[in-house]
Amino acid sequence: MSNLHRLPIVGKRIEALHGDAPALGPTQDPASKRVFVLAPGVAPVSDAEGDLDGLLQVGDLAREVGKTVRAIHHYESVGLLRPHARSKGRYRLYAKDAIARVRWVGKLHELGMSLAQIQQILTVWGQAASAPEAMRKIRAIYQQKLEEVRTQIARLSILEGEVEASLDYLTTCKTCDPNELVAACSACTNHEETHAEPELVAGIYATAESPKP
Amino acid sequence: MSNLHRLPIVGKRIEALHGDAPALGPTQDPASKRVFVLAPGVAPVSDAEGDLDGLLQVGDLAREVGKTVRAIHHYESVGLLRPHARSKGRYRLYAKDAIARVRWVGKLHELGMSLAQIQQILTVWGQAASAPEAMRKIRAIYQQKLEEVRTQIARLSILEGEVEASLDYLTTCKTCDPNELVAACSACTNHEETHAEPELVAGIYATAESPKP
DNA sequence: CCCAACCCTAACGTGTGCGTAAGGGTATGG
DNA sequence: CCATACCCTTACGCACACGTTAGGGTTGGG
Repeated sequence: MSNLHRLPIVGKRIEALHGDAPALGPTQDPASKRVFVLAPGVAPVSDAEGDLDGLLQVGDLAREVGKTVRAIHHYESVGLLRPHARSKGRYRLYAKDAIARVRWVGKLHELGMSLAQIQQILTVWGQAASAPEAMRKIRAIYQQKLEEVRTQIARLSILEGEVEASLDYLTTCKTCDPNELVAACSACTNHEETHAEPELVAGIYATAESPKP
Repeated sequence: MSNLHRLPIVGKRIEALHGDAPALGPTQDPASKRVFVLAPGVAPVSDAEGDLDGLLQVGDLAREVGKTVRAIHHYESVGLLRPHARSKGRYRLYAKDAIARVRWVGKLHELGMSLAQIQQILTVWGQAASAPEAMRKIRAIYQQKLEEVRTQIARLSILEGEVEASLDYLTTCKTCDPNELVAACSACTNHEETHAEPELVAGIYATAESPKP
């Protein structure tokens, strides 16, 4: 569904990778304002993905990984990615492994790393004297990330439990007098005493209001 | 606001300290900006924190909840909190329920809500016509947050698995020739074929380096 | 009275990850 | 030649949650 245009390649020849999944659904992003329109009258049905020469323009790459062109540019600007070549008109041309790179960035970002931190990994990688050494360092980073993500999951699980407890606690309110005012909540005695008031509930009616009209 | 679904990975907080050190007089520690000292000379035994009628100064509150004074001020500026009184010299004085309020804010923030969103809850609460109605709305909000946090946990769990798989995959590198260069990794055949190369590994050696000196 | 340790109100600064113009080429079908 | 639909670089803007001066009062013990 990408453009079928052939792009002149000016730079050095880049190793073209082949053998990837051929038919990728266009996967239009509905939440995005980005418009993925086909050229009018063009319906690239059988010509699934193989861009000529196997290189991708930045827009193709962006679509492939679900990012915006701006994001790709940004990644490049912080040293996370570089086009393998440029067209005669200075269009960025990416090999397919750029897809893996961007996805990799995305995952690490989801793991809570900043782009700068992710870039550090590449630096570590590039400066390592040997492959085993590089991998040791990468492993160390990943090991730490693993612990962090586990900690985070634990934290969220606790919060999950607290939200559940609060919802449970608040079910009692369904039986409350419909004319009762919120001001009375802080002195409410309708809740079971078996459960203490959750912090996610108690904090609501502290003596500090909001509206300042 | 494209990532409302995203929850903060990690929350930093300041360790809440309690001054229980012996009376050393006013500490002038140049290494620490924040000085946690009890009133010099006197260590009140039973009257642990009753500054004025059981009210807390902003610094006391901050220490109690592990936030900075600036953060407390900020919360006030966005309508999340208000002092119950002011001293003659316009010092903010908080009742103890302010502690619950701030903790409540902290938890909701950890759940991925912005301060503005949290403030919305207070607005909803304050504008509700009756207590049961207010609680219904709160429950709806919490219900949604519960789903979001569960989604987030699921996402992180997947990532956790991927990191684990990557670490597992990279163990093979320990047996790699110590003189092997990183450039050879992309063509490495030492790894078991039973597991495909994890994306968290593959992305590292795409053809886009970093150092641009 | 003095001083240290607090507190006050602005108000500007910071780090992150892009969004959004602005102004202008490039590539290709018709 | 023209109309699209891409692409380029540069650069300012933004949302968030505070951090950080800056300049100056307040509190309370000694």
